[in-house]
Amino acid sequence: MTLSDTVYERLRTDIVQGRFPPLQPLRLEQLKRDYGVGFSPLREALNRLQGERLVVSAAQRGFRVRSLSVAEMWDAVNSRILIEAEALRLSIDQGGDDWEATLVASFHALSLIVQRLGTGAADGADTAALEELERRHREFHLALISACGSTWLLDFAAKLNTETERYRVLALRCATLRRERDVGAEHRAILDAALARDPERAADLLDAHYRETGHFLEQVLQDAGTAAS
Amino acid sequence: MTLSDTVYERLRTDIVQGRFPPLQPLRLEQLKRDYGVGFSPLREALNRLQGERLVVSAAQRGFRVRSLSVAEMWDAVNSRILIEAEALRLSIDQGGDDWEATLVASFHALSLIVQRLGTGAADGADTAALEELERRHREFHLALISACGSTWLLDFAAKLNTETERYRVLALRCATLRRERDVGAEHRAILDAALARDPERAADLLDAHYRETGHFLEQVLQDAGTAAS
DNA sequence: TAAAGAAGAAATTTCGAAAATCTGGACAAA
DNA sequence: TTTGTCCAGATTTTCGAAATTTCTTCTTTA
Repeated sequence: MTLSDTVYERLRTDIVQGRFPPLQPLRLEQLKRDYGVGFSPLREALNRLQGERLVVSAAQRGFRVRSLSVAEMWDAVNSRILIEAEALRLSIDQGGDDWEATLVASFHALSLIVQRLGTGAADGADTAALEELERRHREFHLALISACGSTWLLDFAAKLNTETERYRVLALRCATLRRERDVGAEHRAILDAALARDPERAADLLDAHYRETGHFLEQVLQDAGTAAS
Repeated sequence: MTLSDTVYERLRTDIVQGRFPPLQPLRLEQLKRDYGVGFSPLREALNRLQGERLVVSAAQRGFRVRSLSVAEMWDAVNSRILIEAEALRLSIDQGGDDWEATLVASFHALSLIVQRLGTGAADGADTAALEELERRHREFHLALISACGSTWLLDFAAKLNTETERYRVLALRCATLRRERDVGAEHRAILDAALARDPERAADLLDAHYRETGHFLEQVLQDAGTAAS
C-alpha cells in the first residue's frame, strides 16, 4: 500500500462524506498540511479521483469537488438501474451455490444492523454504526451482481454506487423526515427473486428499489434546498 | 494544456495502437527518455490511464499494459451494446434538429472516407487514412448517442470504445482475410432507423452491428493466434 | 542438488525546490 | 467611466535527487 493509495482513499471518503463542499477548490498546500504528504501522492490521488468523477480539473487551475444536483442524481440513478439490472440478470443466470451463499450471508449481515439501528440508539447519533450500515448495504448490492462475470459492469456499478452514495450521505445529513417505506422488505423481495432464479422479477424489483430511493433523495434535497433559502 | 495532458494522450494512443505489448511493464526511466518529461507528469498520466483500464498497477511494482483476450473482448462488446443501445433510444427520444444534422453530417464524412479507401490506395498502407477512418467511425457512433442526455452513459461508452479500439487495431494489424459483410450498409440502416425515430429498430441494428464486429474480431484473433503458434 | 540468505542492482515512490501560470488590484490611457 | 497593462502574490505544475522497496545474483548451508 503506497502513500498515494492511502491519500486516495482518505480523499475519497472525505469527498463522499461531504467534508469538502461541491465546487470548492482543493488547494494543494492545504491538503499537503492536512494529510501530511508531499505533492506527488496528492496529485496522483486527485488524478485517479478525476477518473471516478469525484473531482474535476482545469489546466493550471487545479482540482475542484464535482457538483451535486437533482438532475445529475437522476442521471446516476437511471444509469445504475440500467447496469445493475442487467448484471443481476447475468448473476442469476450464472451464479452458483457459492454466490447464493454470499448473497444470503450479506443480506443477513445487513438485516442484523438494520434491526440494531431500528431498536437501538437514537438515529443520526452513532456515525460509526451508520457507516457500517452503508458498508453492509453496499456489500449486499455488490453480492447481488457479483456473479455477472463482467468486469466492466462491476466497474461501472462501483463508480455509480459511490456517486449515489454522495447523495445518500447528504440526505442523511439534512433529513428531518424519516423514511416511510420499508427498505428491508424491498431487499428481501429482491433476495427472494434472486434465489428463485427469476431474472425479470428480480431486475424489476431492483429497478423499483433504486427508483424509489431516487424519489426519496429528490424530496429530501428539495426540502433541504427550500429550507436553506 | 499541461504536460500531463500531453503525455496522457500520447501514452493513450501508444497503448491503443499496440506499441507496448500487453502485460509489458512500463518502465518510468524509459518513458522519461522517450517522452522527454519528468516523473510527475508521467505518473499522473498513468494514474489516469488506470481509471480507463488501459493500464494496471501493483503497489511498488509500477504499471503494466492491461491484457487482451477474447473473453475480455466479449465483455467489452456486450457491455457496449447494453449502454449504447439504451443511449441510442434516449437520443432518438430526446434529440432535436441539431442532433439529426450532426448525425447526417458525421455519417456523410464517414461514407466519404470509406469510399476513398475502398477505391483508392492499397489497404493497410496508408496509416494516416486509416486513423482518419477510425476517427470518423468513432465520431459517427458518438453522434448517434450524443443526445441521450446522460453524462454517465456517454462516459462509459467512451471508455468501452477505446477498449474495443484496441482489438480493432490488433485485427487490422494481423488480418489477412478481408471483411465480408458491408459495414457501410449497417451504418446506413442504423442512421435510417434513427432518423425515422424508431428506437427499438435502431437499438436492434446497433446491437447486431456490434455483435457482428465482435464475431469478426474473434475470428481474426483466433486465426492470428493459431498462425502464430 | 535444493533451499535459504545476503549483497548489489534496478525500479518505484516520495519529497521539496524551482519554474510556469493564474488572479486580482493598482495605475495609466482613451 | 471604461478599457487595457503591468506587477505582486498565490497556486499549480514540473523536475531531479533522495528514500524506499523489489528484483537479481551469488554464496552458503544442509
